[in-house]
Amino acid sequence: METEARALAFEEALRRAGVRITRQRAALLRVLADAADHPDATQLHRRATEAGAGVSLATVYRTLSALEAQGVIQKLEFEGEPARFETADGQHHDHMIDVETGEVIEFLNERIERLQAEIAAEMGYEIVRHRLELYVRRKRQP
Amino acid sequence: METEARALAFEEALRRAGVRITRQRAALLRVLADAADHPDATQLHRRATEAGAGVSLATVYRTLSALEAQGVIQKLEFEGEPARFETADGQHHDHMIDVETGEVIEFLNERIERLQAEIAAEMGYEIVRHRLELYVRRKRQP
DNA sequence: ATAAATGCAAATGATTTGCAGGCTC
DNA sequence: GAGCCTGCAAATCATTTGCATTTAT
Repeated sequence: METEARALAFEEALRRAGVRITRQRAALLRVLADAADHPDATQLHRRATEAGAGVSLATVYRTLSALEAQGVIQKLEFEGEPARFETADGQHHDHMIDVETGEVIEFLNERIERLQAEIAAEMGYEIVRHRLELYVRRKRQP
Repeated sequence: METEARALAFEEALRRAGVRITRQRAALLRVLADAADHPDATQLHRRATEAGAGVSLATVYRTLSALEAQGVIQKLEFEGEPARFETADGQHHDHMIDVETGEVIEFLNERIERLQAEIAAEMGYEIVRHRLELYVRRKRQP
């Protein structure tokens, strides 16, 4: 239910921005709203297909670009793998990637955010966007 | 002269690791040691060629992989552009990218480094490597 | 009705690789 | 001399795009 509500909210926002909601876009929005992980284009294509929606991979890419341009989703480009996507409803956060399992953990630290802005400001810059990724491994218990 | 000394130090380290120093590798090491910016594979290929060394692009890529595996250089993958490379002699640092000019500025902040480790530790992880990039724009003076 | 979106297949761009001949240690 | 390296061209992989056709508004 949560999923459908979120998908509808996205459609609402998109329509308001003048973006047409086609059958394939509606399907992709649902797959995205339902994803607890951070799927890439191919996985999204497979999920949409399994859900019975006829969508081409080209359209998946085109839709993802459009959704990103609208700020509805966020593209994640981790090292050495195809881009992944996540819905952008909650607040900003950074990512931790378990190099052994590939699992992605989200986190947010206000102090780091503030420090970044300070560093940029000290050098005469303002931050447009930033990327912070921690490639980690589970600590073995002593 | 600084350049030649650094190039020799790299060769020394590589030879010690059992890596053969061919004419093309020696040329690339010099181009890398001499680079004040953060060139990509194509630029390195062009510079080596201009310096009179016959090197194929394929070899540039193969050499860069080898050098990275030896820890002699570091690969940088910024958003939306081919990978860039920098020599890894000094200490670790992060990067700020001026989105208007493409200029890359290096910086280091101990507090951020420490905070990252703390965050990972709190969640039961240890950091293998990390990536922090600030995409910035010059602040206009008020 | 009409501009925007789709599917297909072909194009792109960065990077990698198979293979035959060269070169370093 | 043996095996790692190189150059070349072809292959890969993710992503993009041209074009004719469909579809949402």
